[in-house]
Amino acid sequence: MPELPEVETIKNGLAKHILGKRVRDVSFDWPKSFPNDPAQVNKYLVGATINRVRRRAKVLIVDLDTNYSLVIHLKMTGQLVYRHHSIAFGGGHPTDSLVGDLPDRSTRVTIDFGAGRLYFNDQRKFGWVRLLPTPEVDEIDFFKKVGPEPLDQTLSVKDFIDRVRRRKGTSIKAAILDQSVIAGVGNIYADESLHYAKIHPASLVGDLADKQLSKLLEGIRHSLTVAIESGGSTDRNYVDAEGNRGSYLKYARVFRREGQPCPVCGTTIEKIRVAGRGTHVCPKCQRH
DNA sequence: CACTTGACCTGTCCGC
DNA sequence: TGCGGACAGGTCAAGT
Repeated sequence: MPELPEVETIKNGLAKHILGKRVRDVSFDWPKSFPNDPAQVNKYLVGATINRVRRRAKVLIVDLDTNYSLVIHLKMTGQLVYRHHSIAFGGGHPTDSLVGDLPDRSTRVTIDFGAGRLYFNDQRKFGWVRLLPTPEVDEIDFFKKVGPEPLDQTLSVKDFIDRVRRRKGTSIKAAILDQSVIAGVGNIYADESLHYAKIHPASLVGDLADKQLSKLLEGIRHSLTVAIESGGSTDRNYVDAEGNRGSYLKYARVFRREGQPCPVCGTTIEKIRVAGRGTHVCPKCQRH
């Protein structure tokens, strides 16, 4: 599920609801979703106050006043939904809502703030929450090798091109999905930005010109920016911290638009397989 | 090494 | 309807 724009949207919504609040209670029962020892959770999370909510790549970090942090990766189907206590039970949700009464069968962790609760839902159980000392957050394997933030203006075109070119022998789609090359791009925004740059996803990095890769960075930045402004993309089950869908797919160029006309040239968009992933492409704009 | 392919899970959709 | 298989927005470990 969530790529950079979705995690950014959740971060902003979460900050509104939980900053400054104190954790009253925590419940969790699937060890892979939250592997910490209950004693550690009781000591450093229960009773702690939320100091800050931040994002790095597709990962959320919630800093506590105990000098511990919650690190959260939503992977494919993770959701973080905050509910005020008054509407947590039978609060009346729109019938088309993706989230009904909580907790539900996919709830893996519940954090009770007294006035409301934060639910970590994860249908496929790939995601996880971990509690660790704040200074150790940057030391987890994922952060040690993750690449630069694409929306960081200090990332130069040259630096981006150099990083992509380390994956010379592979497809450009596999290269930008690699989190050590560039952070936060997943299947949706890879397809969107490759269409923007008129590059076929299966093109080998070694066959692309610098000018094309420069255009690709522009496409990544454009897609991610529009997506953040739209509250992210809801394809199957992504929702923001309030349980609402994102609307980016209304503006999508190719993602999930197989059989529909390309917005640039009108040619029918195709769905193919590249880098082991479903991939959407305009066969005319993005020649191989 | 660099790259590709399963595995981790549950749910849904599609064809027979 | 029922059943099998493919597929789903991410990342690792294991394989070539």
